[in-house]
Amino acid sequence: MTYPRNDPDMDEPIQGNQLKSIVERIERLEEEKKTISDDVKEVYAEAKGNGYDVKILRRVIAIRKRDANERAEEEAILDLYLQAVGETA
Amino acid sequence: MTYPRNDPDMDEPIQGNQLKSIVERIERLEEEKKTISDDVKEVYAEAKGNGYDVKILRRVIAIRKRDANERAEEEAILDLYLQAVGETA
Amino acid sequence: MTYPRNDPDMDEPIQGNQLKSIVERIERLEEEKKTISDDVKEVYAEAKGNGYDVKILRRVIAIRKRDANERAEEEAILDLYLQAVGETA
Amino acid sequence: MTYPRNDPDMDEPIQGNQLKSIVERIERLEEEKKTISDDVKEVYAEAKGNGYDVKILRRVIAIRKRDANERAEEEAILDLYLQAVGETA
DNA sequence: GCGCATTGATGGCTGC
DNA sequence: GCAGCCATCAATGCGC
Repeated sequence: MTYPRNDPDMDEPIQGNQLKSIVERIERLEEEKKTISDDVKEVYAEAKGNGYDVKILRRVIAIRKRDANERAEEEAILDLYLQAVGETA
Repeated sequence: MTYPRNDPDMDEPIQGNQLKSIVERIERLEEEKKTISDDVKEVYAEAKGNGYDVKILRRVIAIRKRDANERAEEEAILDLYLQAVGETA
Repeated sequence: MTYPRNDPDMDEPIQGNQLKSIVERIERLEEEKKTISDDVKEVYAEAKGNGYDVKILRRVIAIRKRDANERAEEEAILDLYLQAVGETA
Repeated sequence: MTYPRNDPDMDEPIQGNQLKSIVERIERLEEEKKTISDDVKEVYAEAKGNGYDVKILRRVIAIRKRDANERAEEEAILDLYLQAVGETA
């Protein structure tokens, strides 16, 4: 295992604080993610309550996302081909 | 946020709008989730840049999360026991 | 951890043999997979030697695979919709 | 299996066939890989049906693989040392 | 040595 | 309510 800024003269507490800060930032972000995931579930549940077929709804979302990804993919391929023929993308 | 109940007599276009609203809300939330996920990656990348071992860092996060879950679990069991013996939790 | 056929009267060596057999079958299959993976790498290397752009080649393969998956996906969705409107698929 | 060298003067359609051949060979190999992967899943499923803990089973496989790699690694180092002291490996 | 691509693991959702 | 399935996410390995 390696340690950051392996400098004997360095103030030690700062390293500890830095690590602590990193961990806390990540944990905070993960909490936010969870909150949003829960919101998504809520929306689906509500939709279900309004008579929508959740399974199909999920498919709709997935398809729209896939289409968006495809567009991005096509752009990437185009760039690749342009590079391959010596054009600047 | 409130929503109209699922009324078969309702004007159909409105339902269309409702569906559209649902899809857009979900997609919006998913985008937010992605933004946060990217933020998390950034923090890890930054930590790596500061010499931290990302793999181990992830373990730290995972362990703390597991411990938190376990504590919650223990609390729940404790509450159960307290209720079982007629105590108010 | 649970154990299979937790029967005290059972012949013990058979359990050991069964587990051994499982592990060996998996390891044998994994070896086969590795062989084939190496073959794939060889083909890419050869293609590269013939002047093909491997990165683009990989994209081609990926796109063809994606398209195949999409066709399957569309079939699945069609089935869903048919079911949703009460048709037998 | 042998292949014609990449000759710029070569008839172009043949190159097209060459590309096609490459793609088909790769796709064929990928299919084989998938077949074997499915076989592996089957074995795990069967093991599960016999009461084995799949998660642990996977660990067993992983550990044995790691150990095998380590042994190979040690052999390689040994060979290096033997060569370094003028011994034939 | 880094980034990418594949592969494996985990957790959530659906159907029985 | 649980098992199987699927989708997401992390980890390993490969190539540049």
